[in-house]
Amino acid sequence: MSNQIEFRHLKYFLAVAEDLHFRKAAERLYISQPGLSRQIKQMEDDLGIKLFERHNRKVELTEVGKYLKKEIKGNLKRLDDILNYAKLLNDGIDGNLKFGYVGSVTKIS
Amino acid sequence: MSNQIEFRHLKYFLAVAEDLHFRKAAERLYISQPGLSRQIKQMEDDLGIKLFERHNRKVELTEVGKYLKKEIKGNLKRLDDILNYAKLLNDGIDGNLKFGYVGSVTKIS
DNA sequence: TAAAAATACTCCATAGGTATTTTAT
DNA sequence: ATAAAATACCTATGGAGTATTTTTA
Repeated sequence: MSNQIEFRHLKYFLAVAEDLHFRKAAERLYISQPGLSRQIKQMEDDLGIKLFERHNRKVELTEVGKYLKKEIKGNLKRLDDILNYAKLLNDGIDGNLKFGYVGSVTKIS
Repeated sequence: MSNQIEFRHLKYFLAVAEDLHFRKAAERLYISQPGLSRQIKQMEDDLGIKLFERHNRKVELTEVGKYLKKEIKGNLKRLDDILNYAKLLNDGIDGNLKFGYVGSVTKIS
C-alpha cells in the first residue's frame, strides 16, 4: 500500500463519493472546501488513480472510484467492528471470551 | 471508530507487536524510539485500550493486543489488495473487467 | 550498572484556514 | 452572473528528533 495515504484520505474520499459535491462534503466533514480538494487531489496523486471526473457543475465518480467507494467503505466498517470488539474485550464486558478469542468478531453480534 | 487513529498508528503497532521491542521496531520503521513510544501511547489512549504490558526488560502483548495484531494485519492486507486492484483497473491492464466490476477482488487472483 | 522505555524540549512539515482565481454555464 | 472547484498564501498543530531521566533486573 502507498505509504502516504491515511484514514483521513479514505474518509474524505467516501464523503465526496457520497455527496458528489466538494463544498457539501467539506461542510459535513467540518473542514474547508479547499482543504478537502487538496486532500482528494493528494490521494489521487499518491495512488496514481483518478477518482473523480470534475465536469461543469457536476462531480462524478470514475469507474475505479465506484469500486473504491464500495470496497473502502466495507474495509473501514470492518476495522470499526474490530476496534469496537477490542474495546469490549478490554473492558471485560464479554467475560467468557476475554481470554478465549478464536477468530471472528461475528460471534458477539 | 476513533477519529484520531491513522494508518501510521496501526503500522507502528504491528511493528512493535511483531518485535516486542520498541527500539528494534523503531529502527525497522526508520523513526526514533521516543517517536514510536509516543505514537503507541497515543493509540492506547485514543482507543482506551492497553495494547502492551511493559515489564522489566520485556514487552508483551495484552490479550486484546493479540486480537488486534491478528485482525489489524488482516484488515491492512485487505486494504492493500483493494488499492492494488484499483490500480490495475485504473491502468486498464485488466481490460475486460474495466467496466464490469461486480464485487470481489479475488476474481483476478 | 546496563538495557530499555518514558519524558522534556525543540523544530519543522503539512493539514487546514481565508482570500482569490478559474472554469463552465 | 453564478455556482463550483482549484490555486495562492499563511498559520499552527502535532509528528518526529536529540538529550535526558526513570525503571528494574
